Amino acid sequence: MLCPNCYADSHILQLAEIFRLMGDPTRLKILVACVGKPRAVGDIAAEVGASPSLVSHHLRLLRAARILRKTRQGKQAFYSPADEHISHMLVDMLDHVSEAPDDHVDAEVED
Amino acid sequence: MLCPNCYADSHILQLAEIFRLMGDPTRLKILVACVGKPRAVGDIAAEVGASPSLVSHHLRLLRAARILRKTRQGKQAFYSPADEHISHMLVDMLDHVSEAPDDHVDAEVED
DNA sequence: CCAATATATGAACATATGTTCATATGTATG
DNA sequence: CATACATATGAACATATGTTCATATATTGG
Repeated sequence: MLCPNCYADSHILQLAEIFRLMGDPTRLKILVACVGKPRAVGDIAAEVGASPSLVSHHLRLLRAARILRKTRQGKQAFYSPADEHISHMLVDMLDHVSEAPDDHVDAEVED
Repeated sequence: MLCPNCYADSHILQLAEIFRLMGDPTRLKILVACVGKPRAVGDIAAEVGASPSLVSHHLRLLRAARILRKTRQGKQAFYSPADEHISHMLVDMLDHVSEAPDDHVDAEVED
């Protein structure tokens, strides 16, 4: 912790933007698909079950936020994590929800 | 990592929901305000500069997702992290964006 | 250059989401 | 009980957002 209870507003906004991008199921699937080895757009589309067009739209957003980076090889564009810290966090959180007792599917909360 | 490249769809959805909730600036500020010690609704509202009504709406969502938990003391309702793992991650990510070179405010990305 | 493949982009649209305002509920104290 | 304070809830609304479809832009090979 750098400065307890005193985070700059701009940092909160930056972080919220990152979370917002990861907060869409399709986009999160795309992200997860890119963790590990660089993936081509078409392959990602097939893996997550979305159109290449949609995947490309989302990849653009993830790239603009510097969450993914792009490298071209021939006709294909490969995407991979631009930030190891974020991808580590992602895997960590994924393990977290995987281990957690998956009650509370959407439940109400009593007092 | 539990099962490399093989995360259940439901887990991705769960995680996306968590990220979605943290992806709103107001809600993220509320969350951050609750990390550390339990906070009353009115105090949170004052700290993040939002109406008590709005804060209450957001708290309800964060509580439904089991990100925050509620305890009453007299007239006031205190909210605190329900999940240490999430709050640790939050602080960690906050440090991450605080340390990072804050170029790319919103920039376009060249090829 | 032309065709074929892979990706990207823009407009349009339906839906979701954050916020506000008015009002209700709860809780202590006189 | 009545008043005051703290929080919660519901409806309404403006705006943002994910998706689709059509089309454009690479890039390679003939």
